[in-house]
Amino acid sequence: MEREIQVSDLLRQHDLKKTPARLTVLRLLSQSGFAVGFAELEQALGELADKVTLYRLLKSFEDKGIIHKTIDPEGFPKYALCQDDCGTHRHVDRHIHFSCTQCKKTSCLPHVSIPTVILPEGYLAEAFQFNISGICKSCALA
Amino acid sequence: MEREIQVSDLLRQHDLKKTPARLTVLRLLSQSGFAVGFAELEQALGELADKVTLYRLLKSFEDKGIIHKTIDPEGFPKYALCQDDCGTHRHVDRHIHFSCTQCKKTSCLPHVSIPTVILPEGYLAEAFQFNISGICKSCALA
DNA sequence: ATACAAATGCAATACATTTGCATTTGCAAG
DNA sequence: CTTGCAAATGCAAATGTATTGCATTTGTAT
Repeated sequence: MEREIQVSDLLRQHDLKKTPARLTVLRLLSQSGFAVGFAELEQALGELADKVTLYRLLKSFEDKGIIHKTIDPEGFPKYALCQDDCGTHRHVDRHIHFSCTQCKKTSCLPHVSIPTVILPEGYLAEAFQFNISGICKSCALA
Repeated sequence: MEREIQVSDLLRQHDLKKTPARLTVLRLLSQSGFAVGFAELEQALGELADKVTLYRLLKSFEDKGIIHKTIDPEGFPKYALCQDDCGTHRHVDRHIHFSCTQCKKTSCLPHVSIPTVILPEGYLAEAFQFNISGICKSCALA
């Protein structure tokens, strides 16, 4: 299966061991076109892994730059595979998230680049979180 | 003082009693002009009120439609006075916010305008939440 | 000045996330 | 195919944040 291979490679490329829990999470994330909530991931794991393990594996995926975390406008954390060159180095999201107020789905807008922001003197930027909410394409058509 | 009168009226109009804690919170929110974090409100209150009171007061303001709560992209709740056209809709900030990872304060970057973002076809934007986190001027100097 | 409901403070509770530590497991070297 | 060891996991406990119960205080209409 094509997807399975990709997911395994993803782990190997980042020196992470191939465990059932990790494979399940990555498969779900790669299949979903949207950012996935913690509860959904937990449910997908079922008895496969503890909640703490889920927290930890998500953390390590984040650190490695495999996934990124975003907070939707209602305060729920969502996780998504990093699209492009979210390098293993410093992990800064170079894209904007879009949260649909209707279907509550959060997606990444990979082709919308983050505009350059010039900070006032003395400020030191570490991370950017840009979020736009509104009506997504699917809901707009419905 | 003009602002003081407005704030008192706001309470009276909603059948809420005029207490020091409530006045302090409303004054801060009306002066701020943008969404304020919980920590900042707490600090502004000082010994004036308990943290629990702050939670409860914010909740009652929300219920009455005086303020609304939003979650910033880092997951922290922010509170802002409702505008006339605010209704039940999400608050639209026209600023970029800067969250200091050290002092936890969120400030507005008024001279940094929101860059134009071009959304893909079919997406309809309603609100923007742009946030940059890092070290603020005060903390950088300390 | 008084009375009563609203507002508050403190303690206890409820959840969500993180951390410590002992045990298990993936995987590579032999 | 075994073996060794660091990585990964599970469970318990600690942290952090938000909520609730209840006795006491306070605002305000009378």
